[in-house]
Amino acid sequence: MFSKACQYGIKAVIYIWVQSLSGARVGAKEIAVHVDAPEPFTAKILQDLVRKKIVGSQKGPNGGFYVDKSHEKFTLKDLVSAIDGDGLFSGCSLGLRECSEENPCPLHSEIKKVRNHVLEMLTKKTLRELALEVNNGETVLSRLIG
Amino acid sequence: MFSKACQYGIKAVIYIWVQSLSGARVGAKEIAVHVDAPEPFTAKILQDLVRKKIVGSQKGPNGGFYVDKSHEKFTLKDLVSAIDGDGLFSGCSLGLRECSEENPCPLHSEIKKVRNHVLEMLTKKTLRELALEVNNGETVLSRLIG
DNA sequence: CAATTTAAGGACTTTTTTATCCTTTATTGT
DNA sequence: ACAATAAAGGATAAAAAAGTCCTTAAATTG
Ligand code: FES
Ligand code: FES
Repeated sequence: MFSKACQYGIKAVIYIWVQSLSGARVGAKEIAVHVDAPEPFTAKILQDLVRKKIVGSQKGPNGGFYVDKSHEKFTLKDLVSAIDGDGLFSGCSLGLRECSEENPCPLHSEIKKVRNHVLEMLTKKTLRELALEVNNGETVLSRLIG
Repeated sequence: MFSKACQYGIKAVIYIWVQSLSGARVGAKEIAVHVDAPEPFTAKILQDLVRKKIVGSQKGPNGGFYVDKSHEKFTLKDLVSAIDGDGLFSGCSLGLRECSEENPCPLHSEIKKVRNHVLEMLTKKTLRELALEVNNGETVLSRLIG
């Protein structure tokens, strides 16, 4: 469903949110440890997310990645399409040239419903809200570190 | 959602079903043309599906791939997990060691519903039933060939 | 300003997925 | 038995995804 890059990206951004709730910036290394992901790969993904304004970054001592008010509106949908593109939400699931209502593929009518469901799930909560749940202990980002 | 191999596989098997409805065996080349997929790759996928008993095959003149009564029970779920494995239905969508109700990842509760939805969609119709819809002209396997 | 810290950037390697090609084996019809 | 046909199998190639490493640039602190 999601690429590895996307899985790491989701966990990393939620972790950044968790830390930013208490005003802390976090470095790539710390993030990688806490979301159980390879550090250099995670750094690459974050680099990209900074360019796409999903998170902010600051170089130098006490720098790191962070989020603030300006990032509050983003949902998983924004994050997923930033990393994996929107192939999950658009195009034919069987690879036909285009998804078409007039000439549907055998999966079309059912896939359409699933896609709406996926879209709904990815937009119903902001990344910040997901971080609050991690903060509460309702959900976790890794099985290694609480 | 589905790998290329799986997309080709789904279309190929439905095409085999369509042809088998009128008693015809079909060769890999014909299949590849009608589902708009690379021929040697499609042949490899079918080879695998024969080993896994999702379709039958016959060598020699007038041979090819076919399905019969013994294949009638198979659904997309069987086909998809034969090709892509069941990563789509099991395991944690964020890559945590295991999907767990007690220590859920941030997506767990929503993903679970989506997964049930996907599973339902993949099991509600048999491959044969999907082929009947193609036969009717309700759905298509390619944009190139009616 | 110098030293240190941390992200950014680019080149590179490895693994997986996608795709092709060629040889062998089984089957059929003559 | 023989030629023709079509799948099976194995080896290889190309492309994409995943992952690493090293150098550069920016910011901070003293
Ligand atoms: S035509 Fe295939 S998903 Fe719409
Ligand atoms: S724990 Fe991640 S999907 Fe269940």
